[in-house]
Amino acid sequence: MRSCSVAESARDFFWAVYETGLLNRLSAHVSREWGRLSGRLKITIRDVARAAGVSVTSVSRHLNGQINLPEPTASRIRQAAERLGYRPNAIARRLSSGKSETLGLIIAYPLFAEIASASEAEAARHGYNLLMFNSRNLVEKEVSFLSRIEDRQVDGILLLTNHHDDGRLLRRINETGNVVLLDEDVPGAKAPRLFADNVHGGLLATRHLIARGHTRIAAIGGPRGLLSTTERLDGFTQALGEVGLRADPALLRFCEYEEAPASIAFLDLLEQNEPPTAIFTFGDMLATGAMRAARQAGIRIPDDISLVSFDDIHNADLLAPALTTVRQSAAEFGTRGINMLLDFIAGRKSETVIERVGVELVIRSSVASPHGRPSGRSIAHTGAGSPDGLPVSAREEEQES
Amino acid sequence: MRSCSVAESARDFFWAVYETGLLNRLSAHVSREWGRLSGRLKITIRDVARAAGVSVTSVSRHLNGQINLPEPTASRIRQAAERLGYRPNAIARRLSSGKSETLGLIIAYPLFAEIASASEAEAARHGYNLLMFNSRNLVEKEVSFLSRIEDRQVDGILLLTNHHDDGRLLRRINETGNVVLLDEDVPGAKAPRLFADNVHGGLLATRHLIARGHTRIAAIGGPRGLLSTTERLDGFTQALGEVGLRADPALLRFCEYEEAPASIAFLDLLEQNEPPTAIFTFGDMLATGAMRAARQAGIRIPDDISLVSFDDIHNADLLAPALTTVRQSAAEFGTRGINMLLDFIAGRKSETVIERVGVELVIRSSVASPHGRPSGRSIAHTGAGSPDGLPVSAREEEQES
DNA sequence: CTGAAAGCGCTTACAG
DNA sequence: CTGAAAGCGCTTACAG
Repeated sequence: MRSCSVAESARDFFWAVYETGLLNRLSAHVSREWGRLSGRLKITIRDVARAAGVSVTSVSRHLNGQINLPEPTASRIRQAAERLGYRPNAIARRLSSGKSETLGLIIAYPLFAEIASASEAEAARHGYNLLMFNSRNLVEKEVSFLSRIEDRQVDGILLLTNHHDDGRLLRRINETGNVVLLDEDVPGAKAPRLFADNVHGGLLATRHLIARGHTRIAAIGGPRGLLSTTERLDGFTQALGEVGLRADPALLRFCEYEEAPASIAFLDLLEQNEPPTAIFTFGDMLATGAMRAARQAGIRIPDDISLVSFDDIHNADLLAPALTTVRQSAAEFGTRGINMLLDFIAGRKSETVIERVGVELVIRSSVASPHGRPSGRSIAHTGAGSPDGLPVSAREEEQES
Repeated sequence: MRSCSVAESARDFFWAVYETGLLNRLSAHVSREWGRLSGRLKITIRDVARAAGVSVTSVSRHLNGQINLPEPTASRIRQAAERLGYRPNAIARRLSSGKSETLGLIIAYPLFAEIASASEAEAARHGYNLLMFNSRNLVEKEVSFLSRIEDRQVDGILLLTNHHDDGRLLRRINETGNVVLLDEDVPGAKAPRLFADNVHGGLLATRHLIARGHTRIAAIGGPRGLLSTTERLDGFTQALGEVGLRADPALLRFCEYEEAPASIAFLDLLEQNEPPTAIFTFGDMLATGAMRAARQAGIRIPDDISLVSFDDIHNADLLAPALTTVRQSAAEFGTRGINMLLDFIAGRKSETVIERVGVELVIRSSVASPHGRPSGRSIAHTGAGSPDGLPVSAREEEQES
């Protein structure tokens, strides 16, 4: 037995008073005070049942809306719960029901925080909590977080990883189940996936560069072998192929999706014998890395070199120069991801589905013609009309004057 | 009784096999397979106790490190747990111990996501989870989130609100306890607080403007009455007073910490008969709002009007122009906030402490002299030498060339 | 040192 | 319709 004799006698006293019926005659205000006092005693479902003169079973079922009680009983329960200030204990409910009503989100970088906010909002809409895990892109962390599914801390997890899997992740995912993959793949995993339309994005970005007159185009991708890298590179190569160009291996760089290595890659690219006139970075983190390097080295964008990117991070339109980039909505990843996860958990979604979030080119000011002339609207992307008939979706924002 | 007869018989079968001792002779690999299989049966502490030939009490205590068992017993337990793939059920543990090992964070805007990441990381360092709540700055949401403390879903909450309290928040906080206030105050609340050094920040920003030769200086603050607004305004007024200037009420604007109203306030300010030559925005959101408005209206910063802000958001250095702003570290808010909360919960921190996160001026390119000349380093902030002897901490970053 | 047993506060088959 | 009671999987006084 617990050592809660003080609380116990307080509780007894409370009930002694309560059962005199005196309380019922007190004003609402005083009753509420009582409720608050008793709140300290942790009002449980038993207390409510006692006050309403019914069984805990009835209280539980009524409060969970699993039953339609005759009005007098129902309102007695409701009033008792209200008067006592009853709040069901979520932990106890979880233990007995086996459900946590909580979802988890594993994000690789703090920068994906925008996805976190959107996920939280959507989870809340469905009555779920959102537990956040920051894996810093470390397998050990990811694996350990995933096991929260097993101890029922969370009902399912949205996994956003950013590295190649050595098999550990795959195994863990298939053991725990109830995960949805976001943004990057873990090949073989039994999990629904939500990816960006990477190939199309690569296509749009590269066609835009070509339309502006570039032919010597470099690319800075994420880690080799990652889905995002592979697919965006596909789009890149494909767009080049459309006009009879080929990707020059000397102009291809791959690195983590981080600023520092992108800075290095950028500078390295410009030191080539025949430097590129434009670069396609596969992520805005890569682009800002390049921009910082450019600023320090006195290289002007787009005058000296054009830059097109992928993501459309917050404030990308206010950067110097305003960044031309392929937009993928972080919020959409969060919102749709949560829904896919909920559907998957409920058995409404198969473990083989792959969905895509759409992308669009947002044209701003980081791309000029190879001759250093700022790009005019005259050379607009009608020139990028796609030979294969694919529509070129592009949005133009206000350009810097 | 639950309807788990299949699981039950599977479990019985498992134990029947187990007790033949056959399992012990199987290879580690096969054992692990068994563990995984049995994982489906939910290995509990009882199973471990049974396998190790001890009581659940011993297993619990040993696994929780509350006791030093003689080595043979200890290792039998450890091995059994390992072999069976035992994972303690966090929910059950919470119900019996009354602790959730989870902290909550209520954030007013998705943009505070940087704080969320830092909080998560620090909570994890202490073995805690982080449940994220997105209040969208709504009292109802905040109040409802706070009650998670009462149902023991979380042990404590970091509260970041951004509006004036009508009393509801105060009442709730004092009822639930275990909250730490971040960034903004809820007057009267019994909670430790972590605020930015707002007065000093306002001082630094304004002195910088004055040192560059500005005398007609406007301010766009957050909502009136909010701690951040009041204190930054204090610093503003104080700095003006240092050189015998006074804040012109016609040049003061207050609005939500959002972009849209800041755009309006900015334009409005410039339509004055005697427009200001410089503006101090009390948050970078306000600054970017002003920058967007400026861009659309063809107003150049800093040539037409100078801008100094507060926050130092991500990529502020890459904006056009690079934003001169008072830095407060979002990460520090998260990290220190979590530690304060943990200390408060443990009774190691009083409900009356107010701590401050330091600020520093980061000088970039959004401030010029009132004549439209870009600010040269020659007019550096030595000119802002403070009459009252306060040091002017300022950091200069690379300026745009 | 060790363990049987009560208890945490719910949910939910099962039996009136 | 209604309720007594078992059970979720732990922790922890209490008694050997």
